[in-house]
Amino acid sequence: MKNTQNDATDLSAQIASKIRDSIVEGRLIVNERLPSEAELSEQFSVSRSTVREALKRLAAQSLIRTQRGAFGGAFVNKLSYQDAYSQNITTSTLLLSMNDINIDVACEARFALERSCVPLACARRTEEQLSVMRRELHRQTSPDLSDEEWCASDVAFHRSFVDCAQNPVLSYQLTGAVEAMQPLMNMITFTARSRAKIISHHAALITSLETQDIPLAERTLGELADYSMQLAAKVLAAREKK
Amino acid sequence: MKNTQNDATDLSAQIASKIRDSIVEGRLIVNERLPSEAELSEQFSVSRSTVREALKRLAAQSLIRTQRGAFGGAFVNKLSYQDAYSQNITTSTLLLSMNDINIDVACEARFALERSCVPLACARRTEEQLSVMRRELHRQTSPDLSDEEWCASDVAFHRSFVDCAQNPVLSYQLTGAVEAMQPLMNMITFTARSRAKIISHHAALITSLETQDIPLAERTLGELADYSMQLAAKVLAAREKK
DNA sequence: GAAAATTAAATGTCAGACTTTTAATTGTCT
DNA sequence: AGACAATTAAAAGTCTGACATTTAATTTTC
Repeated sequence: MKNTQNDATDLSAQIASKIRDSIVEGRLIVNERLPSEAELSEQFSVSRSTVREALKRLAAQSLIRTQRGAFGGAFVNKLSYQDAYSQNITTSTLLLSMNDINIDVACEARFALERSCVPLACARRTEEQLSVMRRELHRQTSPDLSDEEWCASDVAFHRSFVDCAQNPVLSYQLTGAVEAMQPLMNMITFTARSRAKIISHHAALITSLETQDIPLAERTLGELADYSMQLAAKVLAAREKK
Repeated sequence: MKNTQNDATDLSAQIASKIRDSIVEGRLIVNERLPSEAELSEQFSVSRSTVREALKRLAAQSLIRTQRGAFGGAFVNKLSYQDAYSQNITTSTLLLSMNDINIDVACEARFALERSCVPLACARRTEEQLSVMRRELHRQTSPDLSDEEWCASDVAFHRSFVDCAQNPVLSYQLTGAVEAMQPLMNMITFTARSRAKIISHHAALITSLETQDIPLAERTLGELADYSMQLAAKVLAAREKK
């Protein structure tokens, strides 16, 4: 594998790139200590500030962590699920908000992806996860919920659904899809009527998990997708008029 | 929404965090120019080097880009699919390689996710995408392919499969799952026999797209998942013995 | 032997100078 | 007037050297 970036970019980017490759390709392993900033600046024949900028770049990607003090330094970081989650969410959110994504495309993707959890979720769902879903469902029945709170509860509900599959890699890959939809959905005003409809779908989803009814779960997700797109279309049409 | 990080971290991280929030929450919009480094250092009452370290952090996440020269500066970057792709791949790859993920868990997730593309892919596949898949299939029949080349071709094949769904958001979310598997699969030695078996599955997958046969595609993906896990289990068992 | 003081090695921060790049402006020639 | 060249100013990129802060090991003291 070649270096990711090696062109006419600035020195700190080049150095970050070299170190990054060392980590990705395994020449530097988890918890290994990098040379000190002073040593690195000698190795690469640049000033300490340039090295520091390179290290900050890597820190921003959670590739390294730094410790101050004697015997401190920069260490190759073990990327935790938590770190990976939040990076995935940031990237997905920005991708959707900045590229004027058709909301139908986003909905289609989201529910297609959630559908991939159905067989595993039906087989493995635990009582704990079901109770989270029931709790969120109950919260959603409260009429004095703001649109934003409603959307947050919706996200929590679907995250728990995804977690039912008991596959952390699957959960990780789906976080972006589920969470990044929230800002898009926040733009929609949910009437009491539309909330009731979604709640009934959510209830059906819980039932399908309880009874391990795969076809019901898949059908319900499809209906939720269709209904979400309908709502979004209405909002867009109304905005068009104005 | 609160600041992502505001604790006892260093100044450059705090400043990066503040600017990041401004971007994510839309107070700074795409292509808007940030104040110059000198101005920022005054605003935040820190030195220019500290500001620079903060900006490098944001640049590492593709949140900003910088231009030198008069009328240059730091600009809010429009996150392209390409940037999002490569970040997703880096993160997913490291997550899998650093967390001693059970290979079965990774395979399960990958094929569950690919399964989510099946209905859309069958409905929308273009001749162009099919021909990419046929080309990779043909390459895979070449017996003098190294294991690494074989895996690379496998990834290209599956990427093209995912792209058949014609949904860029779906493709983006799946890149990580498909690409990050490559290093894991690289550890497996593929015999001529096992390659032949996989090739026949790939051929079936192409056929299912050509004939828009959803059940066949889903069944084939399931078989591929099972067979991948079998191969991985054999490798692990052999390594155990040694 | 335990607590306190010291020390050394790191990162974190700062100030200031110099270099390079780049686009706008100004000047000059035809 | 218009095209081309020289100038200029603003900004990021780089370097140097100093000082502050943190932290763990070491040494000293009681």
